[in-house]
Amino acid sequence: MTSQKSTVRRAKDILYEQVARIGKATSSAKRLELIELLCQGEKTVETLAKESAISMKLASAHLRELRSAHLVETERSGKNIYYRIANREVAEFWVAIRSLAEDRLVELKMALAQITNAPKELTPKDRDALVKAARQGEVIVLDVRPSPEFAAAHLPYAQSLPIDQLRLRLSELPKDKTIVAYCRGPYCLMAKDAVDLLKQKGFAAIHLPEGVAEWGMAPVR
Amino acid sequence: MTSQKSTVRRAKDILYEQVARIGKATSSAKRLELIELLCQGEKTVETLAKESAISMKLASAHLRELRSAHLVETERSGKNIYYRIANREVAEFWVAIRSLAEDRLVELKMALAQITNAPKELTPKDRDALVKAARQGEVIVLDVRPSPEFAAAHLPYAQSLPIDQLRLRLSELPKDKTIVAYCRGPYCLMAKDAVDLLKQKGFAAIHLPEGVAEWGMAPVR
DNA sequence: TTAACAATCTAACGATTGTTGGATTAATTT
DNA sequence: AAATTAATCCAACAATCGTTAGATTGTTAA
Repeated sequence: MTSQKSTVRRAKDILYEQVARIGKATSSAKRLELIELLCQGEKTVETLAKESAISMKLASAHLRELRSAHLVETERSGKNIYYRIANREVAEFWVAIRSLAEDRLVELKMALAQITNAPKELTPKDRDALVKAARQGEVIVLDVRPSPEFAAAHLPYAQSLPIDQLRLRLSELPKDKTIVAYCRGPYCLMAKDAVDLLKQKGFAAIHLPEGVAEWGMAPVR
Repeated sequence: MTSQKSTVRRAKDILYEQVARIGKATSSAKRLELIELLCQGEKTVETLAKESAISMKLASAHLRELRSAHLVETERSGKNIYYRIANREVAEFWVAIRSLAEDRLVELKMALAQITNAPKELTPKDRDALVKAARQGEVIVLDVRPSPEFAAAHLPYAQSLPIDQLRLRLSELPKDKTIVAYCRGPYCLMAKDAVDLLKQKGFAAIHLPEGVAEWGMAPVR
């Protein structure tokens, strides 16, 4: 079975392969952070390394990748080498990929709300997406209220882990998934405390300010 | 040395990591091709596999990745499962990443000209980019004219390999790099023939319709 | 000239991803 | 109920990528 590829097929392969170089360059969190930093203006490797909290060697390696995709350019000035984005289109692309991520990934939306320290309530569409993600096991939805309250009603696919048992049962939680904690609602601080503890212990945790009431799942008589 | 990460740092990591999911999803040539196919309308896995010339298993695996980044959605209809892009933003992103690739990567621009079968001359900016790529060894610029002509003048970083020796010396060329062949100019067919042979032998070759005259490097008395 | 500094290159490793074959699920047809 | 079809899941392997340590290249300052 000689796999004879047609000329057209071969040409197509080359084409998509080239576009994929841009995708590859933007497939690493650290490289994206470097791009964003460079969108603020040209910087040395040292500065970039410091601002993105990585070693200079690693920064250099990532910048090498970006340069091989022609997304950034360099210029030496004395002992330093200054990096800058190749042109305006690169900055526009950074905005585009970030926007798409915000549009498609609920987890990002929530993490964003978290970092701005003003966690917002989710739109109905966001809720759907969160439920979907929880069903597929992409995120862990954690109910940190006392067990009886969980038993009465809880968010879809949520698992119960009361705040006072959290410290003892940390090992039950995965470190590689985003944990979304919620409690009684935006005025209740249990979820916030839980998230603080989880973060301190190295988990990727975010705080959902809503509770069963806000989700229309409050138990009725 | 306990590497205590600050809360802000940790939150940032989550953010960029999420955006990188989109980058990862679009870092494979085959996944990009699948996205483009889906931009034309919903299709079954079988159709997608056929149209992108891969096995159904592989198509399924790639679609799984796309789905985990929420770029595509599925719906079962009888025996078939139909895939479609999640929303209009995904199609817009495909256009955006392709545009950026065309803007930044000369090789893509040239391959495109090649596939449309109307190889165009390069702008001065494109020439610069090609020279740069050749200098860095990213592409091989191949002069297929007779040796004496090469000796008289040739494009920057070009290597000589006369068309009548090409078949014998194929082993000197790398299979993992794009080979850009040129000859006397747009009316000369040596480079075209060379590219046809190279492609047939499994190389990634494209045809540059310009020669030393067009590049302003023609030898003078 | 030597020392110091900024950055890269090289080699190595472990982790992740791409790809394939074989078994499995789910819906349809016989 | 058995066979067929469409697609996925699982396990395995090879290929690629991320990361770090150690040596090296340019450039400036002493």
